[in-house]
Amino acid sequence: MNAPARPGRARAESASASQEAVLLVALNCFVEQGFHGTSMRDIAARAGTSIAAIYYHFPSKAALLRAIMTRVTEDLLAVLEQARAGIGRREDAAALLAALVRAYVRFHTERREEAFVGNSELRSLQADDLTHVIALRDKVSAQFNDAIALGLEQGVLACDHPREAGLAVMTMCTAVANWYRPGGPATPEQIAERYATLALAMLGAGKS
Amino acid sequence: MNAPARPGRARAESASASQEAVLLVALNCFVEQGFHGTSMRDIAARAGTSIAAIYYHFPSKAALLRAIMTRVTEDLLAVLEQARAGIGRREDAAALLAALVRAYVRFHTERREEAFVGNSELRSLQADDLTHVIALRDKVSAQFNDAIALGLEQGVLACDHPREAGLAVMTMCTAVANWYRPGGPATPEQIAERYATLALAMLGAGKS
DNA sequence: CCCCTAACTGAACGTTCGTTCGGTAGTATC
DNA sequence: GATACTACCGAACGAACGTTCAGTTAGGGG
Repeated sequence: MNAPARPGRARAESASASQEAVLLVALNCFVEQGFHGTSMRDIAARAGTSIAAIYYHFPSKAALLRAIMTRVTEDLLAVLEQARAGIGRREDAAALLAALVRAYVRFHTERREEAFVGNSELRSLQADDLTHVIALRDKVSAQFNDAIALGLEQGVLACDHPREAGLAVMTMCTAVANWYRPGGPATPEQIAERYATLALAMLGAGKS
Repeated sequence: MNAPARPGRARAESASASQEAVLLVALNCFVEQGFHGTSMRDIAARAGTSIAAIYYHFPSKAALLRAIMTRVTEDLLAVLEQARAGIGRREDAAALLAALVRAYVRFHTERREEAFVGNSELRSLQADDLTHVIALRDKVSAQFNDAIALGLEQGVLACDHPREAGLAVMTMCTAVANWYRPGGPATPEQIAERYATLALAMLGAGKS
């Protein structure tokens, strides 16, 4: 019928080196020119293969974007859940929020290209892919908003208008992927630490 | 020779109603589908005119983007310079920074579609247009960074790593254009005020 | 040695793209 | 009432687009 091992579908369990290479080139193209500004010919040329070779591994151009976006969003959520799990029961919600910010910022520096595409190409996703990614992103937001709500309950955070504060924290951290460049004046760890401090200051940690 | 009054060129001094209508439709299309995801046929269809009618007013698709982006960036800079001019000599750099944040956030709510395109379609600009817009954006950044530097000098602001703090303030305010929707739970004025408070808290206003 | 399959290739398919062109209705000017 | 100019229109142009397809190569069983 169709391709024997359905190579385009088998993403979770087996991703061949060729598939990863194509995905990496596609990512670079999407970062530089955007999804709609990138042609399959661009990707094939930069990958040093033919257009048909890409179609052997992926069923469509949209599938390239889906693979990139679902992976980066799933990984981001996993990183945040790991950060939350790493917080002991002794520590308060301010420590939790700082850990979330640190993990989030580190992710956006270490995987800035994927994160950048993940944030800028939402509107290029097909409807069903978008639904999935949005659901994941909602869980990401919930991590931050829950931590803030908990901190207000505990009295370790203090801010009027937690909605705006949460948005401010998340968006300023997301934007790190827009300006960060490897080899810049600060390391990812330094930036993460500084952003955690900024976030805590903005949320009124250690005030009352 | 060419079109008599060079209508496509005359942007600053005279913009006809037709030109503005096309520009508005193009803006909506760019917001929803991106520059490369929008075709001239999309714009013509939504504007209720022909493709050729657009080409009568603008020399190319790129000119539509240029017109939108240069205008919004110039206006943003003007708004910030006005905000700075509105600060009396009695007031300190913290008040200046708060005024900048308020003006910047208000701009990004009231003109969120233009601001959104202005931030997301930089890479779709032609090289020479990009140079112009980047120069304007540098002046915008300088407004914030100068205010922060002045505040540190005066001792009314206190933060280690002003570079990251400045980036954090600007990016969180820029992102307002991504999530704000008219008719949301808070008015532009409220959001602007809250963001000014958040920025001052992040920059350690009134600490030492 | 033959066959099967994975992993491609080159050439095309039909469609859509940005752009151009010849023509025209309406209005103002002389 | 001829001329000029503005503001368009429908139809077409060549190029580029995403995608497909028949064919080919390399390598491992049987």
